[in-house]
Amino acid sequence: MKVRLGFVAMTLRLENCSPSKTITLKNLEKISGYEHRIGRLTAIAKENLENTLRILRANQYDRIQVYRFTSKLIPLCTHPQFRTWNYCEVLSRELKAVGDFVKEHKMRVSMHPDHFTLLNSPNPDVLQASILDLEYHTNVLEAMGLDTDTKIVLHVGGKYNQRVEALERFKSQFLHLPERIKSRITVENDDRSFTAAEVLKLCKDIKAPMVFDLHHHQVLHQGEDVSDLWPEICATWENTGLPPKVHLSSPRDDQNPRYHADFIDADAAVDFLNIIRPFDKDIDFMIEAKQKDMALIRLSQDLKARGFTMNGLAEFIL
DNA sequence: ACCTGTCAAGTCTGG
DNA sequence: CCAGACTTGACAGGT
Repeated sequence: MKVRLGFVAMTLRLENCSPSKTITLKNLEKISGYEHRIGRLTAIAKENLENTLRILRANQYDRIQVYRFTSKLIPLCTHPQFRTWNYCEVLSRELKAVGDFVKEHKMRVSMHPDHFTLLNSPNPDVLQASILDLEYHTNVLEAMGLDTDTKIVLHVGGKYNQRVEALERFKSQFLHLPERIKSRITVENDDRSFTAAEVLKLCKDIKAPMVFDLHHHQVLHQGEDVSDLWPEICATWENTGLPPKVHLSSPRDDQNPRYHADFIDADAAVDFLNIIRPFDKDIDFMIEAKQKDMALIRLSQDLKARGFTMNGLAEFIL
């Protein structure tokens, strides 16, 4: 089985290469005239897309196949004030360049909306904003020319004091989404509301692939063994032709177990790999650490030092 | 060059 | 009912 390592959004291997540059509304308002404001936003988005392409090129050089785009590629585009901005058209060349590179090098990319995108909110305004945000993510991926293999990772959302109802509401609100959004969504277990076992059941019901977050599972669970969950998690990916995705991070310390550490605890990663090894399924290991791709490189070295067979910096064969 | 308060967006807890 | 925590990255203004 193959284990491919990937990382999220920002690189520390390149200088001045933020793909998430933004501008606050307050500062944008200092620019007079709608057209000038849109011009500024467009310039920032172009810079973000150029830097994203630089990151992908560096990844290609290092043979890192797995990467998550930042959600901040196009600043403020879902703000009510800029609802009519046709960013995909204005940025079509830049978006397509990114998508073409991804396809040319057979990379697997994804997106993960921020924590205020809550498909299960009982508040219609929050739901509406969440749908608009999902639409934005979908628009961008479509403009890149990436098909529904390029997934959008979501959490279930809040508990709202009624966890069962909150789960049900996710289901019904999910089912009402347009197909082009629905077909991209994968759901991840979180560390305060919904366990891996609950998300697994949800994913089976709505026929969406499940992203397994190992650290979240360690923080929030009801004693389920990973080895019991794993085959069923893999089954949710069966029709996609994609390797199941696992999120990997380590707690900063005992006081802040939910806070992401700078690097990945290789022993925890190895324990997990040993548990899933008998099932012999390829996975994508998405590293969520403060030190971003530097954490990937360190984990890679640590795995190599523990005797795992390496095929390039970011691929291991078990 | 470095430090600090602020930022569009939500939820949850504790007072 | 409201303030603060949670948590994340980056801007922008100040030194």
